Amino acid sequence: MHDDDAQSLTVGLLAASRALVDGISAGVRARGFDDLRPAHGFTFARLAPGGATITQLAEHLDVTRQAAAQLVDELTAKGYVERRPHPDDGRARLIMLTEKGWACTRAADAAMADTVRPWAAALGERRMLALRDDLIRIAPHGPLRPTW
Amino acid sequence: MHDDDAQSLTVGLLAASRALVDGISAGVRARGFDDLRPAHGFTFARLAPGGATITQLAEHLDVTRQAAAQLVDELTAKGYVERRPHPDDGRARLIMLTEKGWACTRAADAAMADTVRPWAAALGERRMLALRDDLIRIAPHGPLRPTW
DNA sequence: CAGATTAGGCAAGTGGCTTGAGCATATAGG
DNA sequence: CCTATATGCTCAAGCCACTTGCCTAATCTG
Repeated sequence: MHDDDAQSLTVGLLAASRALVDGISAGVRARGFDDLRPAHGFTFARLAPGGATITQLAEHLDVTRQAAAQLVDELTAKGYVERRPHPDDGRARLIMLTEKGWACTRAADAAMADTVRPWAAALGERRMLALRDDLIRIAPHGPLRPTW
Repeated sequence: MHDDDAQSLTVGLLAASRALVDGISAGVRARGFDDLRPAHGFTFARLAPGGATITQLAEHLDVTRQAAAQLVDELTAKGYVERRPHPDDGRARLIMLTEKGWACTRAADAAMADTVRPWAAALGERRMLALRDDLIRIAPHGPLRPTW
């Protein structure tokens, strides 16, 4: 692995990553959810399993609680999430996806599949699965966050 | 390629991309260039071949000319680039890297190699080169820009 | 040489984030 | 118990990278 290889790998990885984000973003917008930014996707990903508190969301996104609260305010106003009283802790609130939030999540999954499909066609099934396995092998398994 | 595969590919790609950016950023900082953000790296990449005008830089980064000018102001103040009169066009200015800018570019290349090295060790030379080739195959070949 | 176009700069406004302070609820110690 | 500390969240103000809107200077077009 020479330096030139490292550079071309970097270029390929960043370009592919950006293409993926752009594709998902465009696909979600095309499906009628045109008031969202990519960062919201990471929020949905954290909320989907069963909701989360503001603090948990802030840790996941690596922003302050105030920033997370503001994001939830916006998503609440747009009807994607709702604040509920937390069942175990009177101080906390549990943020959960609304039906509209779930619909958007499904749209994102579909957009993801649409974006990846031409890649599978170009590389073939075998190499595509190898690509997925290798990426997962080298990537850290932490929370998924915006790149920068 | 099922939907689940597309999702895991997305997760791997975004996580790897972020790990790469973080690694490069940390490596550049560790080498003494601690007043730069990842976005500046994309600027350097465009300027390295032989300089560029504000307008060309703005197009490359996909921001307004004012934003590009502001970025150049900052990099000029920090000593990484300099504005020269454009040889062919009296209106334009050619932005070029200073020696410090070149030193930073070399540091970024080294940081890139450092970040990628453990991946090559984990996957082996063969799969690593295949990964690079596949990524370049599926990624668009346009200008390299921040992901979002 | 007059009009349109292009390169760049100046000024003000915006959005997403931060830091700082404060209130309500929960947990721990005497 | 009851006080002291920690935790979850919110309100308010400020910051910074970026935007839109307008301007001047230089170049191209007919």
